Amino acid sequence: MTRVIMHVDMDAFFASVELKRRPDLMDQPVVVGGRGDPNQRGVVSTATYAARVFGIHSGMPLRTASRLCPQAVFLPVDFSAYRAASADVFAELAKVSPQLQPVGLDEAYLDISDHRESAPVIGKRLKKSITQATGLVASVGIGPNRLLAKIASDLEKPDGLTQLAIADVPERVWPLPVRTLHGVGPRTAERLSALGVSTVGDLAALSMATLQTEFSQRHAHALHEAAHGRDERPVQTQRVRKSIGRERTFQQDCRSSARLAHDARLMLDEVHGRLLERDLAARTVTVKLRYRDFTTHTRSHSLEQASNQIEPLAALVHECLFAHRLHRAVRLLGVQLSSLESTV
DNA sequence: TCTGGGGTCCTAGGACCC
DNA sequence: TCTGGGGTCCTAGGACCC
Repeated sequence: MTRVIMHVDMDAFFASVELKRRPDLMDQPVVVGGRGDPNQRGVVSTATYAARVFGIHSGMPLRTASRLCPQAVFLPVDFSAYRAASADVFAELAKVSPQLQPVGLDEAYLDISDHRESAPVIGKRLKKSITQATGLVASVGIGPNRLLAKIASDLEKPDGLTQLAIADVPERVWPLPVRTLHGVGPRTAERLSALGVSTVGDLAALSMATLQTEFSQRHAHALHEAAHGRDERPVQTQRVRKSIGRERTFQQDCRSSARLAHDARLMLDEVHGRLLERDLAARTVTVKLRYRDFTTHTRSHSLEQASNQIEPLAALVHECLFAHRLHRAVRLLGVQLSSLESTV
């Protein structure tokens, strides 16, 4: 009945892949993000531990990172290299268990409840095999559910191997900031702060009644459960893709509707290519515009039936785009296809 | 002169049907 | 002259994750 879940998280994944082909940069602060130019718009995807010492972290604007550490080496994101390395990592994971849920390129959950060996033994061997196969280092967390396995993998990063049981929650989880919990982002953290909550323990001490004054029933329940280390979500082996999209931030905010229409068509061509590759058709088109003040606007329209023909989709993109009020400079343009159906 | 690009899930309100 | 109540689908927008 009790599950054994393992969370495997590659340490500084993108940056570590880069260091393999640039060993001369070992021990230097290296930042991977955007086009690798801190003078252009872009954010940090991954920084090496040598760069994190300066306060650089994922999601930070490249400009800010460069200000914190002017001597850092900036490299562009190279997804094809990371995808190749990721495939090698997942080959090792698949040898441990088919009960495998990938999360992006560099993380996965494994359900090893049925394994006879102890979880730490399996974890230790897996870490070794990943390093032998790829030259990269992983941290492993073990717990009775995904929530605690994930928290565990983070506790002793890098190169960690950590196990958490429900009984460890008061001592090892409650002191952590509430942001540690999967699902608590900046907005929720802010609202919790207004209730006097800064740690997971503070959250655990709140009654459901108090939580429900601030959050929906469902959200309040999820927060309450998480604070007590409880989580029933299964390891999901197969997930169905719900949408395909492409979006891009302009280097300089765009004021030309002709340019928007042109770029939207190019994006659709690309997204349409991926739609065909996957034998899918789409019924809903969304055009996304972001302005300087960060408001996002989307408009979507539905086709009667899912289509994989580009012209009907292009007509909708055009219609959506000009349903927006295009009087302000646009920072980001995106085209997304959803309500997907298989065509085979 | 902050804040990428790929996604997922949830909620609220209106439309529509029985 | 009033207008129930439940279910489902659609759209817009928010929050979150890696």
